[in-house]
Amino acid sequence: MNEIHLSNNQKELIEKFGVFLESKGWQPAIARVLGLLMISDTNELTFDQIREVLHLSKSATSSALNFLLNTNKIEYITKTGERKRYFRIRQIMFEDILKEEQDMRHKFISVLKEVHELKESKNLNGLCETIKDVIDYLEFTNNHLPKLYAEWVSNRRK
Amino acid sequence: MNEIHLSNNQKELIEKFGVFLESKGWQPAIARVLGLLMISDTNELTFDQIREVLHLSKSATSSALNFLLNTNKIEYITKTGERKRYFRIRQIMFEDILKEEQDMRHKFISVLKEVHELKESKNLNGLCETIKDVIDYLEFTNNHLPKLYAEWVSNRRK
DNA sequence: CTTTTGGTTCTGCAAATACAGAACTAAAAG
DNA sequence: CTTTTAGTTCTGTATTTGCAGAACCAAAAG
Repeated sequence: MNEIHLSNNQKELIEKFGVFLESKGWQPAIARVLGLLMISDTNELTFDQIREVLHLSKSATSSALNFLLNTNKIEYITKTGERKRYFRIRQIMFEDILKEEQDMRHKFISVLKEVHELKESKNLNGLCETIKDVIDYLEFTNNHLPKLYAEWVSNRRK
Repeated sequence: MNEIHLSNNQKELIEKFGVFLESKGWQPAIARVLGLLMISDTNELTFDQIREVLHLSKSATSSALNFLLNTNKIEYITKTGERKRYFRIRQIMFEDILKEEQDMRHKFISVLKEVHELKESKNLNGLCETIKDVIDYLEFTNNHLPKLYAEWVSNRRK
């Protein structure tokens, strides 16, 4: 069956990463699978390898992998003559996570704008001004982040 | 009893804001209370006013308010000769929310650093390089955000 | 001293979550 | 045709969450 082995360091790190993702609303098992694929020495792991090291049921493994596939966090490769799939992290996953943060800020901005509009139409000051500032600041940073990214790209590879 | 009244617009907006906060991991009732304090025409609301418009139980209202007080999202004022408290949004709340995002990124960075360290020590390339880049980028933006904030402050009040 | 006000705290429960286990399936191997 | 492989799907359930309800309490009013 070709089981893989994890050091204690690796196990702890997978849990730590898992807890972090849980705090962001992820399901425990899904978080562990993603963590495993990130931390394991072997980049590509099979269904059963994942199931065994993480002590998950087949159903949990299956739905975790499908969730991660559907949300573009992982992908799989196959090998000629083998039916099983080898799952691995999609490199772009990290960019996706940052993009999700950006989306979150956009949603925040859009609710705040609605609140501001409603309050402004009633000439309610105080909070209204604060909200306006927050919107302003969020939009300002959101507009500057792409530039910052470009700057980083051009500076990194010396 | 002095009940307050909300327009349909306001009710919907409170729910919308509530759903947004739920997606960030907040409990429904707590999210509604914060939304109410932000959206209501009256800035300061009493325990019973909040309880009544939101159709919450006393216990839910109590624990929501205490949570929001403990996490510095709201504060209360009192009026001479009255025992009851008037709750309101803390203006700084918004800055806090942004700060919490920053903290989240820091936590992300610190786990990624551990992962990177472990992988680097084993000369595992591929993912390792990607992780290094993500760490780099996150730190880069985190370092530039304060400058961006300063820039925004100096530009806003013409 | 009794009642009212403005809450707090404790207990219980309905609903949602997150997973295990077993039955199932489709393709390939024997 | 039977068995094995590589999963998927369905059902059940332990655990957690999020709140209601009732009992409780301290300060003020009557």
